[in-house]
Amino acid sequence: MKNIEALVLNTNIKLTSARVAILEIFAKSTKPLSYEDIKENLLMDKATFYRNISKFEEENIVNSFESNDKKRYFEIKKNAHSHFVCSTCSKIECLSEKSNISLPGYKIENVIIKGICQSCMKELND
Amino acid sequence: MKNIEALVLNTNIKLTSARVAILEIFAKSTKPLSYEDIKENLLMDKATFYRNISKFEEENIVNSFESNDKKRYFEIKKNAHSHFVCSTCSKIECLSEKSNISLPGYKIENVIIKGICQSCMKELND
DNA sequence: GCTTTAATGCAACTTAGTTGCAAGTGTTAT
DNA sequence: ATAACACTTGCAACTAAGTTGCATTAAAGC
Repeated sequence: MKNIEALVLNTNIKLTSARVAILEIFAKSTKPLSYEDIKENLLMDKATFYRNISKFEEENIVNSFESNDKKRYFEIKKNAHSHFVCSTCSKIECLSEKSNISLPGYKIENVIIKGICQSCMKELND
Repeated sequence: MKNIEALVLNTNIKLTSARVAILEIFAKSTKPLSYEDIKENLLMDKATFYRNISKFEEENIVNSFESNDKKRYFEIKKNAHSHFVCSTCSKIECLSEKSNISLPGYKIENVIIKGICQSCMKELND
């Protein structure tokens, strides 16, 4: 998997088969995923998953944040984008729109917008 | 406490003494607080705290979000503002700057910016 | 091949938050 | 008053995502 190898270039990460399996799943996905989301597709123990995903975060190739459902969601860092988290249905959406927020002296890693998504808003108006 | 009573106007919330105690603490604070932050100042059981703070959220007088330390932080909704959460030290800061993000059809309740705060950035550059 | 270092699986653990239940408080109608 | 009803509280037991200790296994370097 050429693109997987590219991800770990210039990092201290050895490509074990467990790590390749994790990275392939996240490389394919268009949205952040939790351990729960993918555990059926993983042969490894959850400790292995969490230890490796933490390593990916340390090495700055993976991003994570908590959703509304108390679970941690992960994604491979590529083009920076914001996330919308629905406080009603806990669904996560990636937003293409960029925010104008700038904070001198800070490093901004992720922008998470919490609120009520379109489909939950519709249901509220019934 | 006149201002506490004002908070629960037009809600279904009865002002028990536990609820007044919680709301007074949050009304005084200038930043979001977790249960851990204030438990020494609370005479009630944690179940009572969490049940009441959930009620406040349902009735839309309190806002909450997860920080980096796995704890839930609460604040009284007043002037809408964004939050910065440091992924290194887990500190939370309220931001006065407004974001320009607009999402038609969505309801935006809170904007959380994750990243590295000023003082952690300084330490990194040593 | 041997040594060293890191990765893995398993089970036990941690901990913020939740739930069931019995007892307490309060409010309204009669 | 008091009976009836609804809501609130404290306590203890529970839940579940994520973590840790440890013995085993795999991999890289020489």
